[in-house]
Amino acid sequence: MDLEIKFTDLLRDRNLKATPKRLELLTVIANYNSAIPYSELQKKLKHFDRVTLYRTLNALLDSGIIHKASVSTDDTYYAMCKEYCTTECHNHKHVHFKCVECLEVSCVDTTNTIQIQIPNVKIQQVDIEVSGVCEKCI
Amino acid sequence: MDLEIKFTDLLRDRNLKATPKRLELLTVIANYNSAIPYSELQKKLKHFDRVTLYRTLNALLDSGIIHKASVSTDDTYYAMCKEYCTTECHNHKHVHFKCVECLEVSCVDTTNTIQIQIPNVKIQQVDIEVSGVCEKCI
DNA sequence: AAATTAAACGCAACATAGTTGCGTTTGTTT
DNA sequence: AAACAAACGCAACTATGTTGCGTTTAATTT
Repeated sequence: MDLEIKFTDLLRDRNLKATPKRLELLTVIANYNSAIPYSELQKKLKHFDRVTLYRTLNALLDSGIIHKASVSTDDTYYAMCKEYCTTECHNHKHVHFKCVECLEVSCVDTTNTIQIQIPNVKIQQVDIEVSGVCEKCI
Repeated sequence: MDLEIKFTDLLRDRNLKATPKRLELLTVIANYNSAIPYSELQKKLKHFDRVTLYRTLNALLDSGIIHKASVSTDDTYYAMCKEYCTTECHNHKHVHFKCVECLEVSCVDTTNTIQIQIPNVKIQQVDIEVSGVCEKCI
């Protein structure tokens, strides 16, 4: 299926206008093989106004089309959400992994659900950020 | 045991001078009942130069006296390390929990070790950030 | 106890990140 | 084709974090 048409539908579903900039941003994120760092988005989208890039990212974040993978503090990483994410509920059954060698960040689906319990606390969300050395860099 | 003396020893152990500012910063962090947000440090230490606050925090982070608890993206939180942390090895067997109601961030020791495995990957560090509602706010 | 020295500090300046207001442009609807 | 709300670009602003450098101070040595 044509990505442009798919993204157009995706945006309109969430009551967002399917503008050329949004389609371009989504294409860049989707075509990147892992979670894309903000600095990379800046490089690839130099013709975007700074403010436009921020506002576009925030619009996509708010509507559950993309999500942040904030592994470590240096850069912010963005990746596409799965199909079942909505504005209200992000449902990511995965952890974020960052390779300390190539600095690549990827979303790893977890097969067996990770169970975390804290006494007397109602847990709503669990973010797991893993770092180490990836297959290619070992 | 007197905190001042304890902190003086702690700093000298790590080859850091036990200056009044460092002792004051450590006292503020240690006396806070949970992980203290950066904005709170600024408020309590208005007489610190901005640069001094950053450099002092970084010195303490580098030497493993305090650690960051970067739950969510709004503020950065700092907390004392356990005794067994060194410059080389931070050994935190705990998760960071943030209450979405009172915004308090605390370090929760985990009794049973959390096992995470990713195929073909050498895992070095796992950071777990949990958010939800704490005992007081339920 | 005074001198020495390397670290710590304060200030100025800079770089980047992120936000807000407002006038203009554009996607979508009628 | 017209109308309208959303999206965009620009300017300006705030917050965050860093670097260089001259001055001060903690720790060491004499």
